[in-house]
Amino acid sequence: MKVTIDDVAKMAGVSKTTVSRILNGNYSQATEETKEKVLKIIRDLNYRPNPMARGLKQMRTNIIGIVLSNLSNPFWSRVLEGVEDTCRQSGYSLMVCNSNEDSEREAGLIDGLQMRQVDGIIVNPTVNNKELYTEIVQKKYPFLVINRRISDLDVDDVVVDNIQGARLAVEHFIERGRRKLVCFVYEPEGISTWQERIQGFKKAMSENGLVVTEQSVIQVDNASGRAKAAIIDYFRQKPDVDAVFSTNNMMTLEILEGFKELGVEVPGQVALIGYDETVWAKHLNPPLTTIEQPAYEMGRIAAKNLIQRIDSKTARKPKHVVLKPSLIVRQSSGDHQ
Amino acid sequence: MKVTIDDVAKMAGVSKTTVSRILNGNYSQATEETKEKVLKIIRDLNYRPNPMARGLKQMRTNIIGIVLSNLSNPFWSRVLEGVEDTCRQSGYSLMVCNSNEDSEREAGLIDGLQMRQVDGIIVNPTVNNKELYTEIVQKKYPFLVINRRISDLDVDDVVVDNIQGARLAVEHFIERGRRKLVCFVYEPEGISTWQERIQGFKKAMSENGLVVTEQSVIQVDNASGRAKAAIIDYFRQKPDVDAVFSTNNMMTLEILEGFKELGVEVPGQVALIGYDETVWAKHLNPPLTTIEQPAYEMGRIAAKNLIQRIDSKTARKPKHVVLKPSLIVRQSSGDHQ
DNA sequence: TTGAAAGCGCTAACAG
DNA sequence: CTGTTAGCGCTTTCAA
Repeated sequence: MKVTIDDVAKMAGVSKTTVSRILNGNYSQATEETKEKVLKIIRDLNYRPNPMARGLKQMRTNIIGIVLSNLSNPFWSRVLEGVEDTCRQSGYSLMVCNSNEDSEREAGLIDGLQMRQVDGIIVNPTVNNKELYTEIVQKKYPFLVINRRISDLDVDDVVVDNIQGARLAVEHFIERGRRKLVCFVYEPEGISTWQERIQGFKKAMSENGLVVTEQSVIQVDNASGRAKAAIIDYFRQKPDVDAVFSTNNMMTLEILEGFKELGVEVPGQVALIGYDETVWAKHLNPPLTTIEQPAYEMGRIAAKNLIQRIDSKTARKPKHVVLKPSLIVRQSSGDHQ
Repeated sequence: MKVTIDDVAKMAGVSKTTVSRILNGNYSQATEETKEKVLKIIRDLNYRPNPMARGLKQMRTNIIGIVLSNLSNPFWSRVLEGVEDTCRQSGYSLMVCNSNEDSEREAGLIDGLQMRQVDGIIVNPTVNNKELYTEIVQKKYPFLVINRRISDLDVDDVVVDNIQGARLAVEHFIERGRRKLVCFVYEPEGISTWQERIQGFKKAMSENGLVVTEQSVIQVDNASGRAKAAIIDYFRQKPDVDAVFSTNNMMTLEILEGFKELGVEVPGQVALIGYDETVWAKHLNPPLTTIEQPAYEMGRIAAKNLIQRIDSKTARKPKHVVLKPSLIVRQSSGDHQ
């Protein structure tokens, strides 16, 4: 049934060594004649080398594994597209796992991927498995972290400049004459993404002469409905706020829902900027000003750099890539003064 | 460095056969004593069987491959979540590919997956590779088709009842007093999903005493911006239409954009129902009435049934699953009469 | 320029 | 109840 290298060898009247060599492009040391002959038989028989046998021998699988924390956020879909494209073009297959932001599950998944001997692993880390990440890096397993940094760990990573993202929002608000800003964010819990957005927000506020208080940054549980409740709560207490910076696209939808329930007008009463550009942002009511992250690019570069590390046999220093976000201005952030 | 079954055997003073048996749960024929001993050593050495060696021997990989046609549509992200959950829980890894609706690429991907010896393949088919699908089914390779049917091919599939989906929309429009309906759809090109939505739309129209004309169903190119242009065009010619059924979630966003440009009021002037529920639907202006498809469920069942087929050594008839869509009523479809 | 042979790590007859 | 042996399909020294 299945055609093996032996079948080809027999049929061509050569040894499997020769077939193997030709298969792997070792043309240099082969007669044009035998080469053509073998190649033809391979075609005729539609012979495909068995990757497991090959892998067993070479100790490599040509598979890259990725552990994402949230498959349903369109930001990650886009990243995944970038990773998939690059892997496919480079001859790698992609194994996808979903940690769902659960660090135990993440550990299991990373473990499983290693056991499977995938050639490299990309992960959007929950950051609660530092020992594991460290161990992997130490044993020189090709490993790349995406979107979030691991503090005190020198590892390949690709992130977006979240401080800059927050600054873009703050400065835009100020340009539009807003002064009472508030930032909504999920519990940072050691996650660099959230921390940096908070940090950037505060820094940009200070630099522009606005005072930062306890009430400038509101942290909410990352669970459905919590952001909506929080914004309603906040508004009842501080009805004079005039600009909200939402640091996550799902959160933004909830905030909008809250505003509707409150009867608050956007941007008349309060301006709104959301993190992450999405297909729907421009169709919201009002069209949403957003901070766009180069998600596809992030995926592409992550895959590219990981593959480079896999290919480079010699040890090399981890590569750190920081991508720049940009501002997409629409109506939700108000008009020019 | 890497610890193999030989190391364990040596260390435990038994043969690798014994280790292998214990590893695979063949406890029945083993002394409690040796079993404990071997198990302990396995733990101590942190021994992990090499899946490639195992796969080479057993001719199976414990990998399932999936070929999607559009990673960035949230509908598919949700399906993927269902597939991933089920695979993980059943001990399979998931290999994800993106055909991007390109049938040549699809053929290459399916081919690659087979070559990789994945244990089964799920695909949202472009439907332009019938010979390939047929060949795969004939050679009894575990294969399951999702979302779209392949005509004249008896293969495992999981789809949603698109006729019913369209009917839900039409009947809802009629209840709300609308009579001049139009359906927007991408070029069907043999894709059952689109065909059935058109068919269901026409059928429900007729059954409710509405006449179906050439202008009742508008087909547009599946390229960015085409739907927006089409709706604007249509409206200028037939300004008396009072209900639009959009058969795709991206298309819906464009239609809304078109309406805005036209200054058409929804639902005042025209009612709108969109296919596929999304996170953003309820936040649109106005909140969108949608046809919801059980995407996660679809992924779950697809994976489950594929695994059943993989496990069942005996030939069995293909299983056809048809899931039911449901209507989520919001403001875009108008008020009760 | 080509081939023989050893083996990657594991499982499964078949013996004992 | 356990071990010996023979591969799974491929790559890779080492020899010719």
